[in-house]
Amino acid sequence: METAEIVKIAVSAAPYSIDKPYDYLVPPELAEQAVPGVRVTVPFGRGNRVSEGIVLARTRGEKLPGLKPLDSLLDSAPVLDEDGIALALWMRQRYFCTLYEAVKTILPTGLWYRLLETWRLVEGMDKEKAYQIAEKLKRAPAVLDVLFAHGGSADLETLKDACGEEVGATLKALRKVGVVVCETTGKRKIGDKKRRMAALAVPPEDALALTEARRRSSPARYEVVRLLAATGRASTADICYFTGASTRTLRAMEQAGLLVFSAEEELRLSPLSDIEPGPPIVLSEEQQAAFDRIMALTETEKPEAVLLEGVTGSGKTQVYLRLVQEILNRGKTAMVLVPEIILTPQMMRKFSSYFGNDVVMLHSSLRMTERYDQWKRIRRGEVRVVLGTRSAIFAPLKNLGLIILDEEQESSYQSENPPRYHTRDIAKYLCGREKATLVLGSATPSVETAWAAEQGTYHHALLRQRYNAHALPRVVIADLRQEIRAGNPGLIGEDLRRQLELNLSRGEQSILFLNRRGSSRMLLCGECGHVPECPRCSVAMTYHSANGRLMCHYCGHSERAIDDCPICGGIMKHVGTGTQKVEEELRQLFPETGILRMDADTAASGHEPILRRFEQERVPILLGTQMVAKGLDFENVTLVGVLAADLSLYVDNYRAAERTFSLLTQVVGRAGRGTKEGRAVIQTYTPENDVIQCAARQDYRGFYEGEIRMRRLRRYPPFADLFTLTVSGLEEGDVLRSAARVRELLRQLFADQPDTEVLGPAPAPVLKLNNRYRYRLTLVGKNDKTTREKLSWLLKEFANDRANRGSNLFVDCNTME
DNA sequence: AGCACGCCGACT
DNA sequence: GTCGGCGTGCTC
Repeated sequence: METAEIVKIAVSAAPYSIDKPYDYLVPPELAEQAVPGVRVTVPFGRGNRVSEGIVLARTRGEKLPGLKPLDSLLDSAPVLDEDGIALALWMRQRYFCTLYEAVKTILPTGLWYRLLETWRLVEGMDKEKAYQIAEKLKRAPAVLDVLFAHGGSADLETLKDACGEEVGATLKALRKVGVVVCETTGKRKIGDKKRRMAALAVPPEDALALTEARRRSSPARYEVVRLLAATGRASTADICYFTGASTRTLRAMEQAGLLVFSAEEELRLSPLSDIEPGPPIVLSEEQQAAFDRIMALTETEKPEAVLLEGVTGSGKTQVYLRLVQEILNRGKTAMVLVPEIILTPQMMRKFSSYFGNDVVMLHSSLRMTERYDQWKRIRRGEVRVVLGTRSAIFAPLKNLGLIILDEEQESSYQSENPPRYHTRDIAKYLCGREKATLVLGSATPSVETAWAAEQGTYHHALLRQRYNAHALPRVVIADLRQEIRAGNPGLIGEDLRRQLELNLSRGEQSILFLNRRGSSRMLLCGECGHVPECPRCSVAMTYHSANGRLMCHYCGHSERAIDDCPICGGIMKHVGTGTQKVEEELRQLFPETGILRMDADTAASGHEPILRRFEQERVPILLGTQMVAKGLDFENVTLVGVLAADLSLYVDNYRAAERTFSLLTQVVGRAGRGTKEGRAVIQTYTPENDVIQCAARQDYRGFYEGEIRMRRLRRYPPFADLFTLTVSGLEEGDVLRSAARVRELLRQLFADQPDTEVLGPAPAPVLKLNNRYRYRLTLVGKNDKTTREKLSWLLKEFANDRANRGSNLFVDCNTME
C-alpha cells in the first residue's frame, strides 16, 4: 500500500447536508505548513471549483486514487489551535451550522478571506485565434471583448458587471476549449500592517567614520548614521522625519551597504487615553460577601456558574473589578462581557484605570483594523483582560480564570445572524473547558438563570442595597383607558403631562420611553385593554391585514379579527405608534420646549452627540426607544415616563413578559440618580397587569414567581426547550408544502418521545423577508443530544429531498427574538 | 449549494 | 443532425 500525507479539511463550499471532513493530499512543497488550524484553498466538487477550507487534522494514510491535492495555503501559521477547532465542532452540533461557518464566526472579520477569480487568456493564445474559436460559442466574443479591454485578464466581478450574471457559463465554455484559464486568489478583508525599519549594516564606528569623511558632500547620510548609532534601529519614516533625509537617500545607503531594511509589524491601536490609576477598591460588607463567595468557587476543582443578582445601583461593577483584580493576581486571565448598549464610556474608563495596558476593549465602534490588531495582541498573550460585547467571547485568551456576563438577560447576547449562538452558552462551554468561573450578573435575571440558581444548578449571590442608598423613584401607574374615555386618544396622558409640566417649571429633565418594538399590528380594546390571545399559546395574536385575520405565530392558530371587544363590547383599535408621532404631540403640548429624539432613525448619526446635548445643554425632554432605557446616568433627570408599557408585553414571544419587566425596571431606575428624588409614570392600557405592577415596585421576586408558574404551565423554558424550524423560499406555496413535510418528519422522528410536541407551521413574525416567505414550526422538547441528532438528520433529509428544492430549512433553539 | 453529465424535444 | 432544456447524482 502506498501511503501519503493526508489532511482532513472542513470545506466552506460544502453545505450542511454534506458537511464532513474531506481528505486531501498534501503536496510536498506545502508539507511544512499544512498543519491543523491553517486555512487552505482546495478544489471541490466535480467542477473542481476552488473553495476555502481549514485543516482539522493531519495523518499518514493510503494514497487512494480519488484524492485531490490541496491548492494553496491561505495562512502561514494556524489561526485556530486545537481548542479553537474543538469549539467549532461543538458549535456545529449545537447550532446546526457547518464547521466552516463556526470557524468564521470564531475568527475576527479582519481575518476573513474573499476568494477572487481572475480569468485570463491562455499563455500563447493570440487575439485572432481566440476569436476564431470563440465564434462558435454563444456570447463568447462579447466576453472576449471585455477581457481584451482589460488587458487580457479580469476578475469575475468585473466580467459580471460588464456581461451580466450568466457570464460564468460562457467562461467555463471558453475554458473547455482552451482559450481562457482561471486563477483563484484569496484576498483578506484587511492586511497586517508592516513598518519598514532600518538598521546599520556595519558596526557604528565604521559607519560613522565612513560618512564623517564625506560629511560635506552628503550631510544627510551622516545624520542618518548618527541617529542609528544612537538608537540602533528606527522606522524609515522616523529617520526621514528626524534627519530630513529622503527615502531615496536611505535606499542609496542600503545599496552602498550601509543600511539593512527589515519589515516590522505595526499594530493599529488607538492611543490609550491618560487615565489615572483607580483608588483601591473598597467593597461594602454585602459586596465583600459576594466577592468572597465567588472567589471561593474559583478554588474548587470544578468551578460552577454563579448568578450575581444585584439591584440597579448596588455596585456590581465594583465586585467585577475586584474579581478581575484577584484573578489576575492568581496569574489567570479574565473576560468581561457587556450588552451592546451598556458598554458606556464609564465602564471602559473604570477598567482602563485599573488595568491599563492589560485590558483590551472590543466593541462595535472599533475599526476593523484595530479589532484585528487587538486580537493579535490577545493571541500573543500580551493582554490579560478582555472587555467587550458579544463576539468578544471568541477572543483567544489563554489561561482563562473568569468570565463575567453583565446583564445576562439581554437579547443582544444572541447573535442575529447564523450561527445564532448565545454568548452565555459559549461562555459556559469555555468555563467548563478551562475550569474557569462564570459570573452571570443582573438586576433582572432571565427566568432560566433565576430558575437554575433556585435549583442549585448555579450558585447565587445577592446584592440588595443600593450603593448610594437612594430611595427608589416614586412610581405612578397611569391608566390610558381613562384617557381614551376622556376623549384623549394621544400618548401623553393627564398624569404624565402634569409631571412634565412640574419638571419644566423646576428646570429638571425628563426621559420619555416608547417601547416601539413589537408594536406592529396588534389589536387592543380601547375600553378595557383586552388583547386577543391565542387560545393555546398565551401569546398575543398578530393582525394580518391581507386576510383580516388574527394569527398566532407559534402554532399557526388563526381566527377572524373582530371589531368589538368580546369582553366589554368596546371598539378594538390597532396599536402601533412611532416616536415621530409622539414628538409631534409633545411639541403641541409644550411648544416652547426643547425635545431630543433618539431612536433607530437618529441612530445613524450616533447616540453620543444627542446624549451629550442632553447632558450639557440640559434639554428638558429626551424621547427615545430601547436605548434610553439602559445605562444612562444623568444627575438632573428626575422624571421618567413610559408611554405605553403594554407595547412590549404583547408581542408574540414567550419572553415578552421577561423583557418588559426588565425594560420597565431599568427605565424607572433612570430617574433620581442624583441627589433629587425621582418620579416615574408608567402609562398602560392594563394597569392591573402583574408584570407592570411588579416592575413599578421593582419587585423581581414577585415577577419571577408569576412568570415561572406560567412557564411551567405552558412548557416554556426552562421547563422545555423551544426549537424553531424555519422554512423559507420564494414561492409561498412551495414553502407551505415543505413546511408540511417537515411537520410530518418531526412527527415520525419524535413519535417515540411523547413528551415532545410539534406546533405549526405558522407564519414567521415577519412573513416575507428579502423576498422570501418564511414559515416556522416549533418543537417543544429538550435540547439534548438525541434531539439535536434527530434534528440534524432532519435537516439533511430535508436538503436531500428534491421535493423541497427552492426551499430552505434552518433550526434555532430558545431564540431571543 | 453548485456543478457536470445525460437524456429528451425543438430547431437550423 | 445539434443546441439547450432540466432531471439526477455526487462532492475527498
